[in-house]
Amino acid sequence: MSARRCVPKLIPSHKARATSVRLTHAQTGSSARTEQPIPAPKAKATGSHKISRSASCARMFCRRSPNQMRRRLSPSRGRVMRRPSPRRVVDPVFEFVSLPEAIAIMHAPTETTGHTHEATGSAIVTRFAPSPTGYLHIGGARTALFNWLFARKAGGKYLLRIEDTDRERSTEAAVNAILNGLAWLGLEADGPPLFQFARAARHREAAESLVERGGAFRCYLTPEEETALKDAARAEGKAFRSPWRNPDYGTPPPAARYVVRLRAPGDNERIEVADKVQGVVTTAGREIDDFILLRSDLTPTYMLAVVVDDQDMGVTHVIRGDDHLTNAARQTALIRAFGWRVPTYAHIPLIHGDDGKKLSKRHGALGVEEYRDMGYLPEAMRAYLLRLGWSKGDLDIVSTEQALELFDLEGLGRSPSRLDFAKMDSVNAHFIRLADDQRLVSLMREHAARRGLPDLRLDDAALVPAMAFLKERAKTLPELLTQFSFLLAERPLTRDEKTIKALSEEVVARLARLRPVLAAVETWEHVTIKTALDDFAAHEGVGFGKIGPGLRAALTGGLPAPDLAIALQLLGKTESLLRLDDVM
RNA sequence: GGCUCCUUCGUCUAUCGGUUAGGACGCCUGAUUUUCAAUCAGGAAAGACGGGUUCGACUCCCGUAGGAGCUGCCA
Repeated sequence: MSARRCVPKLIPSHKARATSVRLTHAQTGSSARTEQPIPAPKAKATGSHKISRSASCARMFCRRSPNQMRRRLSPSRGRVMRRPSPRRVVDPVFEFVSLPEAIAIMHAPTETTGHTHEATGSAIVTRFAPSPTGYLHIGGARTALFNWLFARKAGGKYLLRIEDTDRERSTEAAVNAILNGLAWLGLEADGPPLFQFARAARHREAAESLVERGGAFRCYLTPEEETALKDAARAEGKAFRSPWRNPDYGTPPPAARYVVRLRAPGDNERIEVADKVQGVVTTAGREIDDFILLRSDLTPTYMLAVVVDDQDMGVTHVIRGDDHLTNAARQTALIRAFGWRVPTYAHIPLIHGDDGKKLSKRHGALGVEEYRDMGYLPEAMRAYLLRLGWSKGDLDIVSTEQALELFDLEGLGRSPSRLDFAKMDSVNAHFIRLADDQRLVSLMREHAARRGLPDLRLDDAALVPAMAFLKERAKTLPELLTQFSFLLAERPLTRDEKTIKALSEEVVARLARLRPVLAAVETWEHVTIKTALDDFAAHEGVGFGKIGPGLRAALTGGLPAPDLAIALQLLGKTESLLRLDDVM
């Protein structure tokens, strides 16, 4: 038996074990399975490169078990990125703040400078932060779900923040669509939504204070100058830097408009994002630009607002789309400039359309409300979305209740997934079967109304009992409606050609003989009806094949319907006999 | 262009260096049969490619190809 196989038996959490080892020997590249210090292996020793080497080293360990990172950030292990490596660069935090400031930060309690909340044991706070520039699409819904599950499972808080700092594009209609969509999905936040733009004053104040501390600066570049410098930087393969980052650059033109920019980390520094999904992602300082914090009208940009709000809201874990992965490095730089602590990040891959391309109107980029209108149940949406990018062994359909027990960041996948309506249908079918009959009837009525169909002519007393039989046969609400159509149809039924053909003279004659038999059935219940039908067939000396099609034609006019005995029961004795009479 | 991320059946995924690569949806065949479904039983179906490390690689490393993201006074 291999040593590896022994581990789980000897030690409750082999991951934790591997992790603790990794802390000490990460940079050696040694096997994380043993506690023995192992000298740096030859393969690694030959490497002459620096950043990429350490990056791949980090990948080697962190990719496999993102879990391991947690320990690495634990307080007992000291400051975050501090590895006992000779190559270690100066912590980027210190370079662009004033000396006294740097000293202050250096001596501040560690929780303001480095490790994650997770490690401190403080309560978990997550947030979903959509921008109200459009409906809530399925990717956003999934992000919200993950944040909600993660917080609720941990007994923490899940908050909602509307990122409306783009005044041009934010609309109230979008805000409503998002709120309604989330409400429909059942993902309620622990507290009222925070509207980001309402906090603009606070953002501005934060930026100004950062300017005073040297972490940010006022930039007086004209648009033309800026464009020229950006082009030049791009040509050089470097991130944009404003000359105004240099305090000695010049005296600002009087009364000129300015913008406030982050004084980005130095070229040779590195920003590491310990992502729970993607592993440790290292970004060179040269890749981070002097991005804008305050626009020339002094309103905050997204970059500033997220960082300040996450801080003020006490957000500990940021679970969001992959498209923010590179932003995480920028935000980390900003957070460090502020001297705040960096949340734990988990960047989940985007959802693609069924053609593998970016989601568009054509495939899945519909508002969640449109999924409701297509007849999906919210619990089915949650279950389907959960499995799009998250897994736990062979578990397939996971109820929200189970998910609240099982969800973890470790189960998040790293590759983008595609929307599959066929699978969604089958998950929905599963939840329709589990759903309460009365609730389904109500949903069916709502659905019909939303589609502009006439009100269902039967009352709940007739529809609810039928639901138990008919819901087995439908994947979505419209399909449910189709299953009910034979019940809902009004006499006299309109018949398709096939049905008319089925009602030959001979068949009608037989149905005429069947009528009194059915009329004699006292307990109108499918078991007794079935008995009567079988007896009748025996009496006629024919197989049921001679009776079924005709009876069905008379009863349903060709509409899909369940087993005839059941169909008869659901129709009721009176209606059934009347429908028989109609064909005589 | 630069940087970053991703790559197991058609789709969602399991796999933590040794498996006949497992499950689910879909698909195909059969059973059932009174329509349409449902159900049951079988089946086909995957490690992008090329190197390397190793006794052994889907798994670790490097490269290539393909896909995606960022590079906005958008978020």
